[in-house]
Amino acid sequence: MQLADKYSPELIEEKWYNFWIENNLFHSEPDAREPYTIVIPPPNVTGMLHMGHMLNNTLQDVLIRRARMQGKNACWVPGTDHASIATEAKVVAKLKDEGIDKASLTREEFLKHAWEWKEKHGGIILQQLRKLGASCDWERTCFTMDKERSESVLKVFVDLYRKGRIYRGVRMVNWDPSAKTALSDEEVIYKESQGKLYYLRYKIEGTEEYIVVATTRPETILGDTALCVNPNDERYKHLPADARVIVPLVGRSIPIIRDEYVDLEFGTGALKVTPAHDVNDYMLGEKFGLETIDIFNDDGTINDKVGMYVGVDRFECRKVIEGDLTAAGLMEKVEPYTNNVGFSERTGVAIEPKLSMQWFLSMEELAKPATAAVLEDVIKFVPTKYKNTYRHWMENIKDWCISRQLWWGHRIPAYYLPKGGYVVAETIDEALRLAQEKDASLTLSDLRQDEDVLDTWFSSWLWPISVFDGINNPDNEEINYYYPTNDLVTGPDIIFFWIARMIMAGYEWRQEKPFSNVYFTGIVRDKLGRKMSKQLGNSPDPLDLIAKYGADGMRIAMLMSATAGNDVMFDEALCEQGRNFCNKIWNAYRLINMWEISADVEQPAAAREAITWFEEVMAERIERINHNMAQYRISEAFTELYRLFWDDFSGWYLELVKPAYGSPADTATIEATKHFFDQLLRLMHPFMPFITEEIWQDLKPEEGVKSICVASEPKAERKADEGVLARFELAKEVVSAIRNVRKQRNIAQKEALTLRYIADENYPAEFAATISKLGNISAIETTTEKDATAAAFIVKTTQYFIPLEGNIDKEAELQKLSADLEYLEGFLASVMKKLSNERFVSSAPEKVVANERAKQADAEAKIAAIKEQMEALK
RNA sequence: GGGAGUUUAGCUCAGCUGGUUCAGAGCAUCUGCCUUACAAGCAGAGGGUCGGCGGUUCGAAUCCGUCAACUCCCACCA
Repeated sequence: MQLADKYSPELIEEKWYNFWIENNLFHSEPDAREPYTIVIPPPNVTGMLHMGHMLNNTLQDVLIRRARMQGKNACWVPGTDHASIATEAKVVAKLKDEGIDKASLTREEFLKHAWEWKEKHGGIILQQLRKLGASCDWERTCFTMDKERSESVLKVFVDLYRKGRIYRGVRMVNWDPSAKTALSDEEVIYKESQGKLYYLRYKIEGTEEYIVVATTRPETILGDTALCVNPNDERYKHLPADARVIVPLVGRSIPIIRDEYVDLEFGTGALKVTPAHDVNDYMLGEKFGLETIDIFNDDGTINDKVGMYVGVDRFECRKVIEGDLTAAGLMEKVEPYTNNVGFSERTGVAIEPKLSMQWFLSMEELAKPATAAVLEDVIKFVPTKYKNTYRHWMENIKDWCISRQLWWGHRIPAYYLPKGGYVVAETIDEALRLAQEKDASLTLSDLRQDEDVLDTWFSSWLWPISVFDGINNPDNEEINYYYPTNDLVTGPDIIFFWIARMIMAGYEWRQEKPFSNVYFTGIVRDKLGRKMSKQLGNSPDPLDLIAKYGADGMRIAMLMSATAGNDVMFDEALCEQGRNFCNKIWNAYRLINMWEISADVEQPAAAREAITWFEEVMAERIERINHNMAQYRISEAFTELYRLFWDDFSGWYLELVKPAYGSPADTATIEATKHFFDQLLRLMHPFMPFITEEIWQDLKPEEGVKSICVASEPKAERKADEGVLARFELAKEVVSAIRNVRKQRNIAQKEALTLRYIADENYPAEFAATISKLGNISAIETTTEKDATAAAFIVKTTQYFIPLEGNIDKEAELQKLSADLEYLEGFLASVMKKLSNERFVSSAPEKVVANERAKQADAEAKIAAIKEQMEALK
């Protein structure tokens, strides 16, 4: 093949992706091989690919491709999440743009719009993943609201209900006035907000006295049903037990209650109690049997219960009331105040604590086996620090509010009966049967299904099971084969939402863990350390980056700086580095591809040496890469590869085997080089699938294997020979030293030099041709004499000379030598200090002591050599 | 308020069991090279008292204590 001098990813990526798909290489069916399974963290069905997805899916693809090449039956199940709130919000917004108000639609009409939207925008994100090279088994694509998954959800709901774990009740919940639904505690994000602390005057009934109450939410006075002080508070001890106060503006008379809950230090020590709109007030209300007055409509405007400010939005009302209170002389003062306010994770609006009827799942029993699994490392967290976070949450787990007042989602399978009560069943027919057990006269039309849907996570938590239909058909071949899955790659931000709950579901319905390892990624930040976000506009479009640098370049950028659990400081320069690496590989292939081959040429010594050495390098590196991968040090494994290819293979090996310009290469060298190239491509393929496939297909090293995707991963067949590696290192040092000599004296590389050395055991004789070729040395000779007219250097203990016919600066040489001498003497002194310390010699391991002795010997030999050279110069 | 983590070169980070390779890598910088694979490259160079202090040890970037700065999670006093 004729190759362009630059690698152009855009020309080949689509071609190979289609090739992989056409050949069905990513599809998995149960067979006799060991399974290796990953389920994708399902992105929102209407979402777009962002940098977080790139990181996450690159890592998953590396793992799955590697497993595939290791001969495992690799199965990566893709899919999307219906994302109840987020999707519904998008649909509502889209309808609004079209002038349609959600409230004017029936449930069925709205769902029709929602499904249309889903068909149109859903799954775009999965298409985008293909650009990255994700080797998902697309035939298995699932959606949390498709038939099997929906049935699974209902089945699980009914099961839990029958087990008595699901109950319905009025509780204080987190209300999102924008989405008009309840949220779980995990969906509320607390942020520090600048607000005000208002001091309101509550007139004590029958006196002219006031009690001043500090509050951040004066609008809730409409719902005040008591005032609370601490019983130990001296300031209020004089008040009679049955004292009452008048709610400002409202005029309602409310009792003063006494409870130690009230903090004496805060504000004035007096607390207004609004049981309908504050969690703590709610508890006080329960305790003291207070009336609860819910003053808000579902959208956060004031309702007509009190008859004031009706229809005014809660924040607007706060301003108006502030003015009215001040005007009425009921405002003592206003102070700036910073407090924590909860916001909806999805819609971003301030959460309103609200009493409402919801469905809850009791978590205590579910949590037990799930907690143990992680603490006992049955499921391993990488990095382990998240075990703590997990344990803390699990041990303090609260019941899960699973109902949402939305339409997009799995509708709760509870059916209300005309005369009260309800039945829970997977289907309406089953519900009718149950209903008829209570009242035989009931018909279908008497049943009224609950209006609410289930929390999105109530379907996601089944994902590793439900994608193999293991809820509906618990003994099917697939679930038995693929479950438990192997690795889960996801962010720590959903450890409670998703990971913890999947583990619970796994033990509840499979009596087994859902996965063996959880690899936590970090957040992708910009180079200033800011979280990438739409609002900041600091998030590049990953598809643009892929277009610019290639998918492989992009993947490398993600891998370079991604260590488990650490945030990624993303910098476009990393993509550039990735692209450059691809280009390096490309050009290395161009080089060997353009060699002429001749069977008549004998193998040059340098090539033979290079091959001997590189075999050991491969053996050593493969082991290091495996070691790193086994510990999920994926970026380190990649760095090993990067350096192996760039430094060792391109920088040293290829330079050594490269035939002189115009001359052909011998067969043995070509064979060996192609073999190494093949091995390197296989090693790199999981990380950079496209370029490796492109070159591998051209190299065609293995007949009958369709793609590098399914070629076998190179194995380290034996331990590397440390001696060979060490001696080659010495040869490299000699070459570097020669290059330095040239550089210092401005001797061109073209000009061949002679090298002399005083033979000793540290001269790397087996790599003499290496030194000659890369140093451009015309002759290597031994000598016994110091040559004052030559440039001299020492590698380890061996003295080398490059005769320059007096073309040397004696003073400069002497200066350099004495600097070296000084350093070595200092070094020797530190070694001697250790060795003369009896406690070191007696308590340190023998190996360490032996090492120090070797250092001593080396240093002494070197010092002697330097002194000799200095003598010679003088 | 409770907990966890981080702090190593200008930047991003490795450093795994305390001891050759322990002070590293990549990027950036500087110097010299358009050397027939690659200037998206090659050959070199400089740069860090490992956040501070104290301790354990023959020996500490590494273990312990403490202080400081930053980050995150949990809790939610109106």
